[in-house]
Amino acid sequence: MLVGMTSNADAPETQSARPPQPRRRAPAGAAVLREDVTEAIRTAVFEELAAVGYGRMSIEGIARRAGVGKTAVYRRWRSKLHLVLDLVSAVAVQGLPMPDTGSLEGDLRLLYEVTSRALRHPVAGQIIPDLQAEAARNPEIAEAMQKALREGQQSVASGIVAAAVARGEMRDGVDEDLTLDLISGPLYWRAVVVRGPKLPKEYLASLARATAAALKAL
Amino acid sequence: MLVGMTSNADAPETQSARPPQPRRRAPAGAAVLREDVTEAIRTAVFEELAAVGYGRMSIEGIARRAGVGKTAVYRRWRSKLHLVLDLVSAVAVQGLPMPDTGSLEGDLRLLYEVTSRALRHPVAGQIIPDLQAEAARNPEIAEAMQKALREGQQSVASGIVAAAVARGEMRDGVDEDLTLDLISGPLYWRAVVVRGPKLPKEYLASLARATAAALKAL
Amino acid sequence: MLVGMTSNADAPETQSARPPQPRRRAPAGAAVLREDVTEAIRTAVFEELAAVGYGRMSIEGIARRAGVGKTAVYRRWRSKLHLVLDLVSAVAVQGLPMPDTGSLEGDLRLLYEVTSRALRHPVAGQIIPDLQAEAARNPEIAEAMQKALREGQQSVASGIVAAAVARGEMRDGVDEDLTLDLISGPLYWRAVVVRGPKLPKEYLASLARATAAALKAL
Amino acid sequence: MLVGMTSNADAPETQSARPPQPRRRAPAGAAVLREDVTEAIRTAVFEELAAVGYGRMSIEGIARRAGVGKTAVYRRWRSKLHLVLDLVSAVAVQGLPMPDTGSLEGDLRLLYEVTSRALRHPVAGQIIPDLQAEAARNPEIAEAMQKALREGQQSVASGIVAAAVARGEMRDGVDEDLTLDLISGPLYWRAVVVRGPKLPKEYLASLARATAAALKAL
DNA sequence: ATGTAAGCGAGACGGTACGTCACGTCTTCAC
DNA sequence: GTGAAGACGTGACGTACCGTCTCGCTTACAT
Repeated sequence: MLVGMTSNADAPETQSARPPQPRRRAPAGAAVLREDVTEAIRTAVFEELAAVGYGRMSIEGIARRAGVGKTAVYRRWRSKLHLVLDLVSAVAVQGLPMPDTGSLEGDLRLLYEVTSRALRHPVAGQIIPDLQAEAARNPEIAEAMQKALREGQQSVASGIVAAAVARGEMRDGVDEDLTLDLISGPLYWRAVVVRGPKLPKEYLASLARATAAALKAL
Repeated sequence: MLVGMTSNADAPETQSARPPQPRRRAPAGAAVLREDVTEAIRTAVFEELAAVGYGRMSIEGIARRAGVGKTAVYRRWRSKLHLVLDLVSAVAVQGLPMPDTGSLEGDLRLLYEVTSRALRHPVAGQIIPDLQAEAARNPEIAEAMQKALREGQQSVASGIVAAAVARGEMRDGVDEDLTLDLISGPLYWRAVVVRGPKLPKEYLASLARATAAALKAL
Repeated sequence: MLVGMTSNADAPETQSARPPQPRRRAPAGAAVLREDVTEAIRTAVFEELAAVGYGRMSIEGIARRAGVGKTAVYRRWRSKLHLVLDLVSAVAVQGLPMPDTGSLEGDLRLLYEVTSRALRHPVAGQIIPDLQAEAARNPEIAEAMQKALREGQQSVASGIVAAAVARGEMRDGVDEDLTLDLISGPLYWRAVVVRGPKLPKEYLASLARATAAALKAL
Repeated sequence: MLVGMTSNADAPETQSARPPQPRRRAPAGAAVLREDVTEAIRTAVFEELAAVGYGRMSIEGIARRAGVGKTAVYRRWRSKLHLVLDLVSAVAVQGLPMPDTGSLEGDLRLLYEVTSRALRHPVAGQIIPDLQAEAARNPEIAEAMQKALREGQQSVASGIVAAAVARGEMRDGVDEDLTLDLISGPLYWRAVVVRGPKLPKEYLASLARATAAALKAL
């Protein structure tokens, strides 16, 4: 979620989109959702998100932009929320590389580079707060967000911590949630909440150094 | 914003509400926006927020609940967003006490106690992501949010840093934005983004210790 | 209904339109349906009726043509049917002149002249079967149609019969419904059901003569 | 049309359904419209007509009720209208017996007995105005209706008139259309337009007497 | 007996319209 | 001249059918 909304958002291997509706009961000559239509909708959604944002985005608008009937959208997703969530999850989950530089600070530095690049993408910056706001209200969304978080950002951070412990850079047995908060919180706060214009040159390096110090102090 | 949505949300001295629209200084036999109507609307807004959340909340619903015409609302605020923003700012700005415990870690610990109590309030948890999502789109909102942030959370954090520098606990001349991100980020991430069930007993203490270490390492 | 959809369909004294919804409870400064909007809708309805007929006519189309929101239409009439029925009744009821030529045959002749002119109007020819078809299903419509019939065509026919009885041209005490069927049936059948191209010159005269003979034979 | 919708609506010899679309003379390994499917649709149409009426009846509903694909319906008829028209014509055309009582009045009396029984059938009462309303818009429908009329009701009436002329009861050379209008109009008006509750005992007899008088007066 | 063309059910497709809701603006009347 | 009431045009909601169009069967002719 936080990370990963990077390069291949449009890659065809996004095969994970919309698995909740299996389709295909195959008893007889069954009609099947056309993949080109699905793809047109997906594209239109990202364009609409960029253009008007989640809140102003309407199913009608998506269908119009995709050159598709509203029914084609409703046939695939139960609501605007499920639609966006499904698409975004598909993108977010395509994990990010586990860094392995030999030091905690180096690993963090690498993680931050990748993450900050991802968060700088305007669509990410727009959508994330929207989904988060929805999550505050809809438990189904909340859970999907958690899942995306855990499988993306958090799993990498966990790996970094485990490596640091193995190396002896960190104590063993510390509260894992706390370590993840220390790692992910500051950059998110800066990029999404404070939204400063752009990060100074030395920012990520200093952040990695400080965070490493924090983790070692646990 | 982040802090301060504490006790006296309903205190009558919230006279700062809606200062941007000056309106009617009683030039002559002039009619003036009636304060009782304004108050009824304010109350209705908080009730609606609690009942249906920001997204489902409608101006029509507020007016209905307040026993007031839609006009009365629109005469005072330009939109749902300004309305909520105004009310929330009024509440958020009522500063929080500047801690002074004699040590960086102690000051942070105190700040976190207050902040985490504020963020635990369900209305805060609901509204903050909503406003943030809007801010990502509407620069006017964004600025108001920044202002509330600066005058609330950030100013306190600044004070803590300044005291630490004066005490010799931190180097002078470090990137101030970075220090603020390190201070505010982790708790926000935990409380608003990850939304874990509740913080373990030792969490805040450990967080303060780690953050102090991070700041000293800058 | 059958008659009267003649000249002044657009006369302003059509004040009887939409009396079933009284409006005006006047408790305070109440908003009121704007007459210019109502008039625009009425005009649009007649235009749509002429253009696409009752069946293909849609509320959306009416609103579009009238330059009005759909709500404005729904605020006034519960359905397409009530809308058309209301408008048509208003027009139909503006009675037709009671003929008085001194003879049964002469009176019938005059009635037929007026009626056939009215039925020749293309909108009448289109709408009447539509409304009748609806009436076969919706008792509310059926009743309104009956009323329009009674107050229009039938009342004139009754008058003609009464005069003939007074003159001694007809027996007294005959089944009144039967007389009305004999008078109104043939021309309606011809104009609406059979829809022959146009009536031969002598048709109405012969019809009047034959019908007079039928009535006298009762 | 007007008459004949009597007993054997479901007789299997209604082979006349859909003759306008000749379809497949077996050029090669040809498939042929399955008669059992056709029959299932026919049955479903009558059921739907009874259940919801012509206006609310939908092709989808018919196919659903018949347990058949929409395609199967469209393969046989071009539209709801053609479907109903075809079915109804098939029923209507099964002529009615030519009466021959030896007198004009007697013949009319017999015709009216049969006709009024047919019109009393609720499905007839529902469908006829619907088709007529369509005919007012669609010339193809109009022609089919004319044809059904001519081959049903009108041909019988013509026969009655011819016999009366032969007998010397009527003048020769009168406008034939007028005689048909006089014969068919009143009962139709009464049964379909006015829709009075039910006919009084003496009604048909009186009607036949009066109509005979009218015809003789031509 | 086999090959093949067409009928079959299913249902996806782009559309249009439905009747409802809330939007933010505007107008009317009462206090 | 504020304030309630609410009508106004707008536009989206989610649903129902429209008539067209593939899909994979299955069927029954013509070879």
